[in-house]
Amino acid sequence: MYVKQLAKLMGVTADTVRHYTRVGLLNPIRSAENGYQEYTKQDQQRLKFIISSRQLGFSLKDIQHIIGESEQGNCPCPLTRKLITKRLEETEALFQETLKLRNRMHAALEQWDTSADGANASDVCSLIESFVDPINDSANKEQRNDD
Amino acid sequence: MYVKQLAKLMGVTADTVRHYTRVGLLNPIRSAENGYQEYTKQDQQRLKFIISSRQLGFSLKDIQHIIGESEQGNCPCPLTRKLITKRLEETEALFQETLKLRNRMHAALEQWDTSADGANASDVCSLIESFVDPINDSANKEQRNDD
DNA sequence: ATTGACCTGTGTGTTGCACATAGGTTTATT
DNA sequence: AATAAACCTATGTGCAACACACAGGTCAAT
Repeated sequence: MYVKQLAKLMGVTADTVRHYTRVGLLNPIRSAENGYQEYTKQDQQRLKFIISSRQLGFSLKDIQHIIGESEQGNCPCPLTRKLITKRLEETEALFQETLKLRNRMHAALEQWDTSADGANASDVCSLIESFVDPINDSANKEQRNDD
Repeated sequence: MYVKQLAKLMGVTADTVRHYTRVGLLNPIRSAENGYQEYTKQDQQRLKFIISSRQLGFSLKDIQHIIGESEQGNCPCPLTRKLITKRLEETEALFQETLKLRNRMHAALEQWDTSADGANASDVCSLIESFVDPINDSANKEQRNDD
Protein backbone atom coordinates (compact mmCIF):
# COMPACT_ATOMS: atom_id res chain seq x y z
CA MET A 1 0.00 0.00 0.00
CA TYR A 2 1.45 3.35 -1.05
CA VAL A 3 1.19 6.63 0.79
CA LYS A 4 -1.84 8.05 -1.00
CA GLN A 5 -3.95 4.97 -0.52
CA LEU A 6 -3.22 4.75 3.19
CA ALA A 7 -3.91 8.45 3.59
CA LYS A 8 -7.25 8.25 1.86
CA LEU A 9 -8.21 5.16 3.80
CA MET A 10 -7.56 6.92 7.10
CA GLY A 11 -8.91 10.31 6.17
CA VAL A 12 -5.70 12.32 6.24
CA THR A 13 -3.51 13.82 3.53
CA ALA A 14 -0.58 12.06 1.95
CA ASP A 15 1.64 14.83 3.26
CA THR A 16 0.55 14.04 6.77
CA VAL A 17 1.43 10.38 6.32
CA ARG A 18 4.79 11.38 4.86
CA HIS A 19 5.37 13.69 7.77
CA TYR A 20 4.67 10.98 10.32
CA THR A 21 7.00 8.76 8.37
CA ARG A 22 9.75 11.35 8.34
CA VAL A 23 9.64 11.78 12.09
CA GLY A 24 9.72 8.02 12.56
CA LEU A 25 6.18 7.38 13.76
CA LEU A 26 5.48 5.17 10.77
CA ASN A 27 7.95 2.64 9.44
CA PRO A 28 7.07 1.62 5.91
CA ILE A 29 9.35 -0.53 3.83
CA ARG A 30 11.04 1.04 0.88
CA SER A 31 10.37 -0.97 -2.23
CA ALA A 32 13.58 -2.00 -3.89
CA GLU A 33 11.85 -1.87 -7.23
CA ASN A 34 10.66 1.73 -7.49
CA GLY A 35 11.84 3.30 -4.26
CA TYR A 36 8.30 3.90 -3.02
CA GLN A 37 7.29 3.52 0.62
CA GLU A 38 5.15 0.47 1.24
CA TYR A 39 2.83 0.69 4.22
CA THR A 40 1.56 -2.43 5.97
CA LYS A 41 -1.44 -3.19 8.13
CA GLN A 42 0.78 -2.43 11.09
CA ASP A 43 1.40 1.06 9.81
CA GLN A 44 -2.32 1.43 9.31
CA GLN A 45 -3.00 0.55 12.93
CA ARG A 46 -0.24 2.80 14.06
CA LEU A 47 -1.66 5.66 12.04
CA LYS A 48 -5.03 5.09 13.61
CA PHE A 49 -3.43 5.36 17.01
CA ILE A 50 -1.67 8.58 16.04
CA ILE A 51 -4.91 10.13 14.81
CA SER A 52 -6.70 9.20 18.02
CA SER A 53 -3.88 10.61 20.09
CA ARG A 54 -3.82 13.85 18.13
CA GLN A 55 -7.56 14.23 18.72
CA LEU A 56 -6.84 14.08 22.43
CA GLY A 57 -4.31 16.87 22.20
CA PHE A 58 -1.07 14.90 22.34
CA SER A 59 1.86 16.26 20.38
CA LEU A 60 3.76 14.10 17.95
CA LYS A 61 6.61 14.01 20.43
CA ASP A 62 4.23 12.85 23.14
CA ILE A 63 3.11 10.06 20.87
CA GLN A 64 6.68 9.09 20.19
CA HIS A 65 7.34 8.82 23.91
CA ILE A 66 4.19 6.82 24.52
CA ILE A 67 5.03 4.42 21.73
CA GLY A 68 8.59 4.23 22.99
CA GLU A 69 7.42 3.20 26.43
CA SER A 70 5.17 0.59 24.96
CA GLU A 71 7.91 -0.80 22.75
CA GLN A 72 10.24 -1.08 25.71
CA GLY A 73 7.73 -3.40 27.30
CA ASN A 74 6.48 -0.88 29.85
CA CYS A 75 2.87 0.05 30.33
CA PRO A 76 2.56 3.52 28.77
CA CYS A 77 -0.64 4.42 30.60
CA PRO A 78 0.98 6.30 33.51
CA LEU A 79 2.93 8.38 31.03
CA THR A 80 -0.24 8.96 29.06
CA ARG A 81 -2.04 10.22 32.14
CA LYS A 82 0.82 12.49 33.04
CA LEU A 83 1.10 13.93 29.56
CA ILE A 84 -2.57 14.63 29.09
CA THR A 85 -2.64 16.49 32.36
CA LYS A 86 0.04 18.81 31.10
CA ARG A 87 -1.61 19.23 27.72
CA LEU A 88 -4.92 19.94 29.36
CA GLU A 89 -3.37 22.78 31.31
CA GLU A 90 -1.97 24.22 28.12
CA THR A 91 -5.26 23.84 26.34
CA GLU A 92 -7.04 25.54 29.18
CA ALA A 93 -4.61 28.44 28.97
CA LEU A 94 -5.00 28.67 25.21
CA PHE A 95 -8.74 28.58 25.62
CA GLN A 96 -8.70 31.50 28.04
CA GLU A 97 -6.36 33.50 25.86
CA THR A 98 -8.40 32.86 22.77
CA LEU A 99 -11.52 33.86 24.64
CA LYS A 100 -9.95 37.12 25.71
CA LEU A 101 -8.68 37.82 22.22
CA ARG A 102 -12.12 37.16 20.80
CA ASN A 103 -13.64 39.59 23.27
CA ARG A 104 -11.08 42.24 22.40
CA MET A 105 -11.82 41.81 18.72
CA HIS A 106 -15.54 42.10 19.30
CA ALA A 107 -15.00 45.20 21.39
CA ALA A 108 -12.85 46.70 18.65
CA LEU A 109 -15.47 46.06 16.01
CA GLU A 110 -18.09 47.68 18.19
CA GLN A 111 -15.96 50.73 18.84
CA TRP A 112 -15.07 51.00 15.18
CA ASP A 113 -18.70 50.81 14.20
CA THR A 114 -19.30 54.26 15.59
CA SER A 115 -15.96 55.85 14.72
CA ALA A 116 -15.27 57.15 11.28
CA ASP A 117 -12.15 56.20 9.36
CA GLY A 118 -9.26 58.48 10.06
CA ALA A 119 -11.20 60.58 12.52
CA ASN A 120 -8.38 60.76 15.01
CA ALA A 121 -4.92 62.06 14.58
CA SER A 122 -2.72 59.03 14.09
CA ASP A 123 0.49 57.83 12.55
CA VAL A 124 -0.61 54.64 10.89
CA CYS A 125 -4.21 53.66 11.55
CA SER A 126 -6.48 55.68 13.77
CA LEU A 127 -8.75 52.72 14.45
CA ILE A 128 -6.04 50.61 15.98
CA GLU A 129 -4.29 53.45 17.71
CA SER A 130 -7.39 54.81 19.35
CA PHE A 131 -8.78 51.46 20.42
CA VAL A 132 -9.05 51.05 24.14
CA ASP A 133 -9.53 47.62 25.63
CA PRO A 134 -12.58 47.87 27.94
CA ILE A 135 -11.21 45.04 30.08
CA ASN A 136 -7.74 46.32 30.68
CA ASP A 137 -8.68 49.97 30.67
CA SER A 138 -7.68 51.53 33.97
CA ALA A 139 -11.06 53.25 34.25
CA ASN A 140 -12.68 49.85 34.65
CA LYS A 141 -10.23 48.41 37.10
CA GLU A 142 -12.65 48.66 39.97
CA GLN A 143 -14.38 45.60 38.59
CA ARG A 144 -11.33 43.45 38.96
CA ASN A 145 -9.09 42.68 41.84
CA ASP A 146 -6.10 40.73 40.61
CA ASP A 147 -3.30 43.26 40.74
CA MET B 1 18.87 53.65 21.38
CA TYR B 2 19.93 50.02 20.99
CA VAL B 3 17.71 47.00 20.75
CA LYS B 4 17.70 46.00 24.40
CA GLN B 5 16.79 49.42 25.66
CA LEU B 6 13.87 49.80 23.25
CA ALA B 7 12.65 46.32 24.09
CA LYS B 8 12.70 46.97 27.82
CA LEU B 9 11.01 50.31 27.35
CA MET B 10 8.14 48.74 25.44
CA GLY B 11 7.83 45.57 27.46
CA VAL B 12 8.94 43.03 24.88
CA THR B 13 12.08 40.98 24.42
CA ALA B 14 15.07 42.07 22.40
CA ASP B 15 14.51 39.07 20.17
CA THR B 16 11.04 40.30 19.39
CA VAL B 17 12.39 43.69 18.37
CA ARG B 18 15.04 42.01 16.25
CA HIS B 19 12.40 39.87 14.64
CA TYR B 20 10.25 42.85 13.72
CA THR B 21 13.37 44.47 12.34
CA ARG B 22 14.24 41.44 10.26
CA VAL B 23 10.84 41.35 8.63
CA GLY B 24 11.04 45.05 7.89
CA LEU B 25 8.49 46.37 10.35
CA LEU B 26 11.12 48.45 12.11
CA ASN B 27 13.79 50.39 10.29
CA PRO B 28 16.64 51.29 12.59
CA ILE B 29 19.84 52.82 11.33
CA ARG B 30 22.95 50.73 11.42
CA SER B 31 25.69 52.54 13.21
CA ALA B 32 28.76 52.83 11.02
CA GLU B 33 30.89 52.74 14.13
CA ASN B 34 30.01 49.42 15.75
CA GLY B 35 27.45 47.91 13.38
CA TYR B 36 24.67 48.10 15.97
CA GLN B 37 21.09 48.96 15.10
CA GLU B 38 20.05 52.37 16.31
CA TYR B 39 16.36 52.82 17.00
CA THR B 40 14.72 56.23 16.90
CA LYS B 41 11.56 57.66 18.42
CA GLN B 42 9.84 56.76 15.17
CA ASP B 43 10.73 53.11 15.65
CA GLN B 44 9.42 53.36 19.17
CA GLN B 45 6.06 54.64 17.97
CA ARG B 46 5.99 52.04 15.27
CA LEU B 47 6.68 49.31 17.82
CA LYS B 48 3.85 50.58 19.95
CA PHE B 49 1.56 50.30 16.95
CA ILE B 50 2.74 46.77 16.27
CA ILE B 51 2.10 45.70 19.85
CA SER B 52 -1.39 47.18 19.78
CA SER B 53 -2.14 45.46 16.49
CA ARG B 54 -0.88 42.11 17.75
CA GLN B 55 -3.18 42.42 20.76
CA LEU B 56 -6.07 42.75 18.35
CA GLY B 57 -5.13 39.57 16.56
CA PHE B 58 -3.46 40.95 13.45
CA SER B 59 -0.63 38.94 11.98
CA LEU B 60 2.71 40.54 11.24
CA LYS B 61 1.86 40.35 7.56
CA ASP B 62 -1.44 42.13 8.21
CA ILE B 63 0.48 44.86 9.97
CA GLN B 64 2.86 45.14 7.06
CA HIS B 65 -0.06 45.61 4.70
CA ILE B 66 -1.72 48.17 6.91
CA ILE B 67 1.47 50.15 7.23
CA GLY B 68 2.04 49.83 3.51
CA GLU B 69 -1.36 51.34 2.77
CA SER B 70 -0.69 54.15 5.15
CA GLU B 71 2.72 54.86 3.64
CA GLN B 72 1.23 55.00 0.18
CA GLY B 73 -0.94 57.84 1.35
CA ASN B 74 -4.13 55.80 1.50
CA CYS B 75 -6.35 55.54 4.55
CA PRO B 76 -5.67 52.06 5.93
CA CYS B 77 -8.87 51.88 7.95
CA PRO B 78 -10.97 50.02 5.36
CA LEU B 79 -8.24 47.42 5.08
CA THR B 80 -8.05 47.22 8.84
CA ARG B 81 -11.77 46.57 9.09
CA LYS B 82 -11.58 43.92 6.41
CA LEU B 83 -8.63 42.17 7.98
CA ILE B 84 -10.00 42.06 11.49
CA THR B 85 -13.21 40.54 10.18
CA LYS B 86 -11.24 37.69 8.69
CA ARG B 87 -9.10 37.27 11.79
CA LEU B 88 -12.17 37.29 13.97
CA GLU B 89 -13.63 34.42 11.99
CA GLU B 90 -10.41 32.49 12.44
CA THR B 91 -10.31 33.26 16.12
CA GLU B 92 -13.89 32.17 16.49
CA ALA B 93 -13.05 28.89 14.76
CA LEU B 94 -9.99 28.39 16.92
CA PHE B 95 -12.06 29.14 19.98
CA GLN B 96 -14.63 26.51 19.08
CA GLU B 97 -11.98 23.94 18.27
CA THR B 98 -10.12 24.60 21.48
CA LEU B 99 -13.34 24.31 23.40
CA LYS B 100 -14.10 20.96 21.82
CA LEU B 101 -10.60 19.73 22.45
CA ARG B 102 -10.82 20.77 26.06
CA ASN B 103 -14.07 18.90 26.44
CA ARG B 104 -12.60 15.81 24.84
CA MET B 105 -9.65 15.94 27.19
CA HIS B 106 -11.90 16.31 30.21
CA ALA B 107 -14.00 13.40 29.01
CA ALA B 108 -10.89 11.29 28.56
CA LEU B 109 -9.67 12.04 32.07
CA GLU B 110 -13.04 11.09 33.45
CA GLN B 111 -13.15 7.85 31.54
CA TRP B 112 -9.60 7.05 32.52
CA ASP B 113 -10.38 7.69 36.15
CA THR B 114 -12.44 4.55 36.30
CA SER B 115 -10.46 2.37 33.92
CA ALA B 116 -7.34 0.61 35.05
CA ASP B 117 -4.10 0.84 33.16
CA GLY B 118 -3.77 -1.76 30.46
CA ALA B 119 -7.13 -3.30 31.19
CA ASN B 120 -8.05 -3.59 27.53
CA ALA B 121 -6.36 -5.46 24.79
CA SER B 122 -4.38 -2.89 22.87
CA ASP B 123 -1.38 -2.37 20.69
CA VAL B 124 0.12 0.74 22.19
CA CYS B 125 -1.93 2.35 24.93
CA SER B 126 -5.25 0.96 26.07
CA LEU B 127 -6.36 4.29 27.47
CA ILE B 128 -6.12 6.11 24.19
CA GLU B 129 -7.31 3.25 22.06
CA SER B 130 -10.38 2.55 24.12
CA PHE B 131 -11.39 6.17 24.54
CA VAL B 132 -14.69 7.01 22.98
CA ASP B 133 -15.60 10.62 22.40
CA PRO B 134 -19.05 11.12 23.99
CA ILE B 135 -19.81 13.92 21.53
CA ASN B 136 -18.95 12.16 18.31
CA ASP B 137 -19.98 8.73 19.45
CA SER B 138 -22.67 7.38 17.13
CA ALA B 139 -24.79 6.29 20.11
CA ASN B 140 -25.27 9.94 20.99
CA LYS B 141 -26.00 11.22 17.54
CA GLU B 142 -29.68 11.67 18.26
CA GLN B 143 -28.74 14.86 20.06
CA ARG B 144 -27.30 16.45 16.95
CA ASN B 145 -28.62 17.05 13.52
CA ASP B 146 -25.84 18.33 11.33
CA ASP B 147 -25.04 15.41 9.08
C1' DA C 1 5.78 5.23 -29.07
C1' DT C 2 3.44 8.75 -27.01
C1' DT C 3 0.32 11.41 -24.57
C1' DG C 4 -1.95 12.48 -20.33
C1' DA C 5 -3.32 11.63 -15.70
C1' DC C 6 -1.73 10.44 -11.56
C1' DC C 7 1.55 9.26 -8.37
C1' DT C 8 6.19 9.52 -5.81
C1' DG C 9 10.14 11.44 -2.78
C1' DT C 10 12.58 15.34 -1.43
C1' DG C 11 13.24 20.08 -0.34
C1' DT C 12 11.47 24.22 1.19
C1' DG C 13 7.91 27.52 3.22
C1' DT C 14 4.82 28.74 6.93
C1' DT C 15 4.28 31.84 11.96
C1' DG C 16 6.38 34.43 15.59
C1' DC C 17 9.43 34.46 17.93
C1' DA C 18 13.31 31.84 21.39
C1' DC C 19 17.71 30.08 21.77
C1' DA C 20 22.68 29.21 20.79
C1' DT C 21 26.85 31.04 19.26
C1' DA C 22 30.75 33.97 18.57
C1' DG C 23 32.36 38.04 19.30
C1' DG C 24 32.32 43.24 20.57
C1' DT C 25 31.73 46.92 24.42
C1' DT C 26 31.71 48.69 28.85
C1' DT C 27 32.86 48.76 33.59
C1' DA C 28 35.56 47.46 37.54
C1' DT C 29 39.74 45.95 39.40
C1' DT C 30 44.51 45.28 39.81
C1' DA D 1 47.69 50.23 31.14
C1' DA D 2 46.28 45.58 31.37
C1' DT D 3 42.90 42.42 32.45
C1' DA D 4 38.89 40.21 33.77
C1' DA D 5 33.90 40.07 34.39
C1' DA D 6 29.51 41.49 33.01
C1' DC D 7 26.79 42.81 29.52
C1' DC D 8 25.60 43.67 25.02
C1' DT D 9 25.33 42.77 19.84
C1' DA D 10 24.25 40.39 15.17
C1' DT D 11 23.52 36.30 12.90
C1' DG D 12 22.13 31.64 12.25
C1' DT D 13 19.30 28.07 13.52
C1' DG D 14 15.31 25.58 15.90
C1' DC D 15 10.52 24.89 16.87
C1' DA D 16 5.24 22.29 15.38
C1' DA D 17 2.78 20.11 12.19
C1' DC D 18 2.16 19.92 8.34
C1' DA D 19 1.27 22.27 3.12
C1' DC D 20 3.23 23.27 -1.10
C1' DA D 21 6.37 23.29 -5.11
C1' DC D 22 9.24 20.70 -7.91
C1' DA D 23 11.25 17.19 -10.87
C1' DG D 24 10.61 12.99 -12.21
C1' DG D 25 8.53 8.05 -12.24
C1' DT D 26 4.32 4.88 -13.31
C1' DC D 27 0.32 3.39 -15.52
C1' DA D 28 -3.42 3.16 -18.77
C1' DA D 29 -5.16 4.54 -23.17
C1' DT D 30 -4.16 5.64 -27.65
